[in-house]
Amino acid sequence: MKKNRPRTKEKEVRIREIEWAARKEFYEKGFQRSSVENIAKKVGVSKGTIYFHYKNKEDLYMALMLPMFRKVTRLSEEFEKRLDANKFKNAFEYFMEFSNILLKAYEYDPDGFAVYRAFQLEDFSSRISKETFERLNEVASTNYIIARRCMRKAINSGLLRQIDIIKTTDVSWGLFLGVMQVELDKLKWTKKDHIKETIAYAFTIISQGIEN
Amino acid sequence: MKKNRPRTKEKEVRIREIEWAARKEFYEKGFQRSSVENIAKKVGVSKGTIYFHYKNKEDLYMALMLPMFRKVTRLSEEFEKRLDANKFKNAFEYFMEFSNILLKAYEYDPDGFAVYRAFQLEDFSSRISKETFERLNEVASTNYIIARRCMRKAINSGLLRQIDIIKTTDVSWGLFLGVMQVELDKLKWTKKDHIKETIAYAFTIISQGIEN
Amino acid sequence: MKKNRPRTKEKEVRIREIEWAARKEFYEKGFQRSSVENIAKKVGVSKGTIYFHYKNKEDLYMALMLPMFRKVTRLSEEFEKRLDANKFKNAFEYFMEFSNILLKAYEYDPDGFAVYRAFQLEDFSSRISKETFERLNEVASTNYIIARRCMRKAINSGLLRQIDIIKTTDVSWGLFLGVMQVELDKLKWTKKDHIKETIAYAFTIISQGIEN
Amino acid sequence: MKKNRPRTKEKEVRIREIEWAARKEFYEKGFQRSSVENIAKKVGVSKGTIYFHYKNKEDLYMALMLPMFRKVTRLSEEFEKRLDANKFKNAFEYFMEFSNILLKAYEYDPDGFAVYRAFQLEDFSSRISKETFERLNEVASTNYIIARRCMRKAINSGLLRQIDIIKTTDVSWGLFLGVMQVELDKLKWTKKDHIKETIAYAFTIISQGIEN
DNA sequence: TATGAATGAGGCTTCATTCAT
DNA sequence: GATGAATGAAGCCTCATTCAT
Repeated sequence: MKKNRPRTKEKEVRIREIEWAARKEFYEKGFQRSSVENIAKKVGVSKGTIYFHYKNKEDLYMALMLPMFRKVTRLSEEFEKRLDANKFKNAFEYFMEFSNILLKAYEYDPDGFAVYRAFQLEDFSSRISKETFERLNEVASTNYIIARRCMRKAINSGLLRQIDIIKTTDVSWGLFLGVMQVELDKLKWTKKDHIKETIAYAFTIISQGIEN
Repeated sequence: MKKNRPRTKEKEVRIREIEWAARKEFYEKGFQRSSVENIAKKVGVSKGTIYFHYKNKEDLYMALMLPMFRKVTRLSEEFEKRLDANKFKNAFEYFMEFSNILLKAYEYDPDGFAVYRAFQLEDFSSRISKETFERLNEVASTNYIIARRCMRKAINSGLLRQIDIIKTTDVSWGLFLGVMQVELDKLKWTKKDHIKETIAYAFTIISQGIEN
Repeated sequence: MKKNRPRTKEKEVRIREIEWAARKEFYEKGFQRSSVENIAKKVGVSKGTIYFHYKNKEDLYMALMLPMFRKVTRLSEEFEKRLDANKFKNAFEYFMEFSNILLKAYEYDPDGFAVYRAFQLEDFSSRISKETFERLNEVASTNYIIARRCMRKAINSGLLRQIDIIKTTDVSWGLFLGVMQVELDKLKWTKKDHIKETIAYAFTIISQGIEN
Repeated sequence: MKKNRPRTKEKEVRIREIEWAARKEFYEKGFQRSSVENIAKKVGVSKGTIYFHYKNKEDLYMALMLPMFRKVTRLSEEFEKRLDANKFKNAFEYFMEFSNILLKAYEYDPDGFAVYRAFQLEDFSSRISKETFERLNEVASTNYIIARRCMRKAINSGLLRQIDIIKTTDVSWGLFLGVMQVELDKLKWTKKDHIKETIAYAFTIISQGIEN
């Protein structure tokens, strides 16, 4: 009855292929509009194969973002160590390094980052299950917590002046995401990548504003 | 079965009703997950009626964003007039007023704004027609152009120091969108609205950074 | 884009058509193995049409059985009235009339009856939702209650001897269902319909056993 | 990842394990909703192993019912011997012993019995192959034939009065299955098992009816 | 013997859109 | 102008079965 034979590959290889394709798809279209069918086609496997490796569409989606988040966590921890070791001479260095965390995470996995941005726009009434939503938010908030803790230390050590930690963290994070958003939008039209320099520029201004 | 409400309302009233309902729906769920069916139900008309007034779903979607964009255009023009009349004493005033444009547009039509953010995610190659997309982008870019022109004037008049106009406009816009995003995200979880104050804080820092 | 125009019919007509086809399908295959696709094909409409008229597969399934159950309820009520009016002379008449309730319900809607038998074999872990399951069981138990009440009255009036009401009701109901099952099975192979006579025979024996 | 249990068990042990698991699964969910995957998981082997030992899902399914059917055959043969040896004094004893055959078969393998009831629902034109179906029916009809033969002997020997053999066999079988069904249904809701006593009660009535 | 990755057909359901009335 | 029945293309997901290893 069945004629088409399975074309087996090593699990890890297959998974890499799938995630590569999924990244493209989710990045281009966001969660809702992406289809498992399309992803499967991109990889050149059947839909069933996707469901063999991932519980469902959400599961795959999550798998794409987590590594990037964990990268941010790792980089943040390094950042904190250098901060503790008084490696930063002034606000400028502090913010440049801080923006570097995000920039490196972006370079480490640009599509994962994009997928995350898409995720942010999904809302509660989304078909994304609450658990999935909260699982990711939990990881995200870990990074948030580290960022705030670092800023507190920087203030205590006199590196930064007395600023509102919560607001400033929000602004830093928002600045990064927003500028990224704007530059990625432009990238689509102009094909010119100004991401790194614009981010650097943005944080230069911020640091000057805060040193002031 | 038959609802005993007048079947023939003034066209405008009907249209207002539809757009009101559509706004709610699109805001809650985003474009993809919103259904014409639901919108029709909210208004209390049949789907056919929606299709009588709008060519299709995206046509309706577009109609929701344009007023907000036009509001930005109007506010930007006023801003430019005041700039021309030397109403701003320093960078701080300049940026606070600039952020006010977006903030007012947001207050004028928070849902329209939200709808716009959701729109950003949509894929160009998707079912949203190129024309539709470009129509919107045209209005958006008008606003962009005014923003840059103003900044040029502000530099020429010595209000701002010599800065990279393109980058700074991008950063301003990105800062606004990004902080907005972050605060709306937090709003979902904490139910506390810090949008205005965080935006104000963000632009204060920016202006200090640029005055510096 | 869309070329195939809807072929509208009166709602009731369409519903009758759908239920006719669904009855055949569910009767032949039971709930699990029946497909909405097949039902739609049998009617000659698209799957969407089915979902326009019914919330989902279960909803349609339920709609098929309820009329038959209600028929049983109506017939049982008539039966009770005749019992109250002392129309039955002996156990034999009592049981023949009782079996007639079910037989008439079967003749009124043979497929509905068959569908019910199939339903009985579905179990808790079925994809049938608990609500659906309980909604039907509620209707079913109404009939059960009437049956027991009648038997109590018949004993009190001396029509039947002192028997265990619960057990005897169970046995009557079981006898009917079981014999029906056996005869329907045979019908499939032999194409000969002995249902009525075998049921009559069965209840004759029962009544003799109870008169004894 | 690798479970450290022996991979090469005696074939019989392996088969016993598989059938044990399959029985549980089929009993809980019926044929359609049971999955080979689940059965394999329950045993702790891979799906491939199942397919090594059984041609396909229905083959496995069949294998579960045969022992129970054979048990009925054995019990029926014993019954016939006792009948030949004039061990039964009256209709009552005859029917009680007859019902005992089925009851014992049920006790011998309640799940196998349940599986059989589920089997009855399956459609012949379905994926269950004709051979498979007929193989089972052959065994089943053997039992049917013995039952009829016994009844003929009982009539000839004066144990039972002149009754319609075919109908009475159908009724006996139907009574058993139907009451079983009803009691299993009630068991689901009340958790009280009245199967044996209700069956006994049912056949008592029948025997009284026939003695009469 | 055993594994498990892979297939592909099929199932339920949603929904933008059309069109006869 | 308005209705609502109908369409059909997608979309997510399941699962019996196969086969290279």
